[in-house]
Amino acid sequence: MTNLNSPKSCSPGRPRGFDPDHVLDAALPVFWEKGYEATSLTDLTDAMGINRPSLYAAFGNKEGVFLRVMERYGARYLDFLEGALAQKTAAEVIRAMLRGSAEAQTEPGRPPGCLLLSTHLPDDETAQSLRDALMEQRNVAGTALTARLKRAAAEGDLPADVVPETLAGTVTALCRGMAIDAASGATRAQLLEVAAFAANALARRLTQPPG
Amino acid sequence: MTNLNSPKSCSPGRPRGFDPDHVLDAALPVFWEKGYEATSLTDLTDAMGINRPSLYAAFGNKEGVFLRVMERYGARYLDFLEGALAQKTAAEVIRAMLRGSAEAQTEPGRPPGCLLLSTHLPDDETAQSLRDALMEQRNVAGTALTARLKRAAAEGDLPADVVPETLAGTVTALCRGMAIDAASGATRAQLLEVAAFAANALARRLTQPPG
DNA sequence: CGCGTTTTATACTGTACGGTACAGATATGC
DNA sequence: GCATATCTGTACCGTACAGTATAAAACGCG
Repeated sequence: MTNLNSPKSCSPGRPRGFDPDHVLDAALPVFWEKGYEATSLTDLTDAMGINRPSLYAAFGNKEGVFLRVMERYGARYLDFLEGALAQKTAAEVIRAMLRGSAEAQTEPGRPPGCLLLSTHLPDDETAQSLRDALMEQRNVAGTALTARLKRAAAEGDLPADVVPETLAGTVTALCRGMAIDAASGATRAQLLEVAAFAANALARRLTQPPG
Repeated sequence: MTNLNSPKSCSPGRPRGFDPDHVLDAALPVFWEKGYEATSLTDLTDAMGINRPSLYAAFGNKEGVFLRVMERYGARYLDFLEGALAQKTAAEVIRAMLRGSAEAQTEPGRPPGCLLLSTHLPDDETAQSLRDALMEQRNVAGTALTARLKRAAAEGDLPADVVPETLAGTVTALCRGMAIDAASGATRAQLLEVAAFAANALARRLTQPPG
């Protein structure tokens, strides 16, 4: 531990033969397609091109790999969220979110659907922390959208009889439903039609007086 | 095979010590909670109160049990569909379907969510027939709703610029999204609020001229 | 009763799993 | 160049799984 002040020379010994981020990118589609439980360590090591002990040394265990993969997934494939929340009106936020969700779930060259939803965890007690982390990731979009809609309500951009939580829950439910449909084989065109129709209906609801 | 004409006396030998339908009802919540893959034969036999060879003799294998369980699930827990499709107007059909879905997915004393969605199948080739059966069951509601909405369009109950398939896709996406939320811990009250709001927004869309 | 037939119950087989021990390989620091 | 520390590869361990052989038990029928 004497060479910690040396920035370039890392720890002595044989250097790691792979880039952790790179092999995590290789593990991502495996989890995405098969889910957490159904993905075996052999599936992972085959896809990542590393050996089992290397995986354990670098990430601890399968759960550690998945947690890191989830981080990368959120950062890379749910980035449309940021742009959607930056729209000027609530109706435009919702339209961008539904459209972006439909596109993200049917991106060519990527597994259809959503990693966070295709993952079915064991009800084992040992997976509780994993379950918590997964739920937290799943709720990111909903809480962010709720906060954005509350801001819209404060700005007078939302009818008084529309509860931000309920509207956000409706939009996220649509996104999750579309994700399931995508994983079941729905085409991008079908999902975009649904997203546009739902955005249209919700936009009308937001621009009309309560009745 | 000589006693087939005798209606009362079934096959000779020791009679079966359990009622197949009854043990299937015991297996249903296990699959519902854990999903198909995560449910082991030991889980099933424990819940059903029968031995492993009895299970194989009666249902063939785990896949056979699940297929029978799916039938019972559709008949017993998705029965709100029939009533919803019988409503007089398209808006009422949609409202009843969303409401019934929210209620069915949060029925007290039953696992939350939807058996057909909490089931994540292995991508093995051997499960292809199971996958087909599952997709067919999943699509039952969507195809029935599409047909009902086409009838509504023919009756002038739907605006001309609303495509029945798209509207049905929106409703089923909402139902599936709510099912995921229910399985993740959403309360019945939350889901009913979302269902009512979405039904309200869609109803307005159906009663207004195209714009 | 006793025979044939079917269902039970226990124990087993082969396979795949998550995780690890151990030895060989490859780098740094003196 | 030599000791040391880390990583890689293979082979392995205990466990749990789906599915099955085998024998005992329970019934109808003669």
